[in-house]
Amino acid sequence: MPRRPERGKRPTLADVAERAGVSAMTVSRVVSGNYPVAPPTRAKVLRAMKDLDYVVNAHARSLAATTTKTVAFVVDDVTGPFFALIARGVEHQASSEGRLCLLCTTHGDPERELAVVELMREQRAEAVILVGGAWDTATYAERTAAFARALEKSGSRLVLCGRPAPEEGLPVSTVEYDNEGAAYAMTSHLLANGHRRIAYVGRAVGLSTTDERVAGYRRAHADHAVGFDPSLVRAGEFTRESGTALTEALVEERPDVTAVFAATDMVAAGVLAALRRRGVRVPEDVSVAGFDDIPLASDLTPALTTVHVPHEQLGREAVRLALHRGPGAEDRVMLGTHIVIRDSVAPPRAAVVP
Amino acid sequence: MPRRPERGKRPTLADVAERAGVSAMTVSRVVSGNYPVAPPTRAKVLRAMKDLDYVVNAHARSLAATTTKTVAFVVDDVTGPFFALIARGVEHQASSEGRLCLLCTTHGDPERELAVVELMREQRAEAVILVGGAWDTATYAERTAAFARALEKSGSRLVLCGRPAPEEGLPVSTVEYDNEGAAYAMTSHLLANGHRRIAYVGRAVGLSTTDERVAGYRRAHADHAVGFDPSLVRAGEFTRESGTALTEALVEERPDVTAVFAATDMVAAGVLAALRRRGVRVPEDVSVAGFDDIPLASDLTPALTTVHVPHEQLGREAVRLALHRGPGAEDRVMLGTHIVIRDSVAPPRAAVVP
DNA sequence: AGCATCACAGATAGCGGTATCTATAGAAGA
DNA sequence: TCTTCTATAGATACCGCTATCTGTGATGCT
Repeated sequence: MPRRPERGKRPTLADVAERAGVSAMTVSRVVSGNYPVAPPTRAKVLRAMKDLDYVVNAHARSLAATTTKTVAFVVDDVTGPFFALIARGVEHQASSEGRLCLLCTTHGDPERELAVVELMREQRAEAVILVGGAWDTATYAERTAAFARALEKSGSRLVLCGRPAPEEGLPVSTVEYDNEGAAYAMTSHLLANGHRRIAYVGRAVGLSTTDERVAGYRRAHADHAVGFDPSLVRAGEFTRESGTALTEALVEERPDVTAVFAATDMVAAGVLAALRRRGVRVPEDVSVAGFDDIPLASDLTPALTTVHVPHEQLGREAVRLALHRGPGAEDRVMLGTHIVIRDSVAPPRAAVVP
Repeated sequence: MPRRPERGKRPTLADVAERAGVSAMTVSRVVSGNYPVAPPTRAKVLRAMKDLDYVVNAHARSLAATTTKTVAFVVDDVTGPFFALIARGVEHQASSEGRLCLLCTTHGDPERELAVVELMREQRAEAVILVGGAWDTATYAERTAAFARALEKSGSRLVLCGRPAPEEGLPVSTVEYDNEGAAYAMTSHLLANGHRRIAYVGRAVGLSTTDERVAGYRRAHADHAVGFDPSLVRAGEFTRESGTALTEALVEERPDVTAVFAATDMVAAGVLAALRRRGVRVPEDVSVAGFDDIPLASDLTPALTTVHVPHEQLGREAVRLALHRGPGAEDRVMLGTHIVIRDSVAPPRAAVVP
């Protein structure tokens, strides 16, 4: 009695082989197409495959061939436009390189990140892309380094996207953009407009990205010979709500502030909402600048002056770096940013523009 | 000479077993924890695992155990807030059920969707979740049906999220929300405000979701004894740009329109931008309503009156339905929507509110 | 003491592919 | 004509894990 795939079971190479009257090996060759098979034989096999609706078993294949054609990427939250844009870049590049995407979220929880990277190791992903800022703690840096080494040992590759490598000589690829420079440029823009009391709002303490941004903010102040006032740096989250709350407090405590540099566009949206609620006009009374240039930025009222970050390219580069490695291949890319001037920044009312 | 994992190769069960001085089977039992192992033995094994930094091979496991612990979801574009929110729901539920997420995008291309579903079949995903509206063509319906049957045959499950099942008796689960009812409610709201010439903007021709929405729009007109004017339904894409372009044309051709019902909030953002550019005030001159209630909606100026769609729940239900199937388990869920009234709708200037 | 019962650990056989070697025709060359 | 290729297909041995069966001391019971 001919062996036929029972219901609920998928046909295997052997099933196809039997139906086509050839060996399993021949079918395998037709499927992967990396070995000459005589046209008539190939036709028979293709026919049998179609008849049985055969699909290869990716797990069996990666077990035998030790290559998974899979890249994993780990983000805080898919919902954030920042991550979504990078995700799009990753997905694009991955699929154009014939890879599948594994998606995991950490909700900003370092513990979950640990679990998730472990999961990716189980999956033998070719690359694991960690997106977003890193926590500036020694243990976190140590753990990232451990990830990198563990993945390397497994023949996989860690890619840090939008965060710096924790130490030199680690087997990681990094794709970054110039946070410090961007923050410097935007702060300079505000200073050049005559602002002297500029609040930086939405700083998540101890996150690499913001630390760099604050550094740029400070350097700009120094270069313009404006004293740095620590009380103008307001810690919070990267959310709209945080922007609102921080702004409420800021307006209350520091009515002398004439400009707000929000850590992200999302925070800026919250800032604008809070100011509007309080009857503060933007940019007449207070200027507001953002960071990211997410699609929403130009839809805010007033349209947001912000820093453009090439998110999608960030994602694409991450995959490219991970997949094309070899002698002479780069393993570190720094992408440029630039400020986008819209309508939310203007000189302060009583400004003495230099 | 003791067999040790060579560099570049990951340790296997056998390596751990050898180091712990037990059999591979015992190690397997410790790892999966579904069989009693004497505490001292377990300790030895755990020690060896830690020493070697052992990680199971998910592919080998799913090959042997014939269960992949993976759900796949297929969206048009991760960047769209609509999809991102659903994705979040999917990811949440999946990870809380111990499943991994495979992400694929189709860019609205039915051909790519075909390829992608094939890929998911190769991966033996436990469930494949198709997100977003379906094309209303016979061949598309036929193909969806084919997907459903093929996946069912492989012991997997197709879940349609936000689109109806193409035919009865198909092995699919569906999670929908009431497009027709929501559009009816919103149109009624506009009509009740006194609007009589309401444009529906951003209709992608032949997409199930919009067809349903247009149906609700028409039913509301009928119930309010207002004639349906086909020239007020403007076809386009679900993008901000499309909203802008369609509005430009609309204002030009139909200056008598007093309200615009945008197909999505994203389109509404474009509509608002176009109206603002033309100096048309919202809601004083023209009212605008959206659909989706994405986070951006409340940040628009004026804050957008829109239909709230429970995206995240949609995603969660999709996973739940796919994973918990059995006698008596539901395989179809319809989630409710409701309109969210903000500031973008008001009676028309010369309105005679009934 | 004598035997059934446990609780645990090992042996074995695949899961569904691919790498690699071997076998067998027919074509080509001497 | 006989050997040597070359093109094609088959056989075999894993990849790393789990299901399932078998073995064996220690325990409980009469």
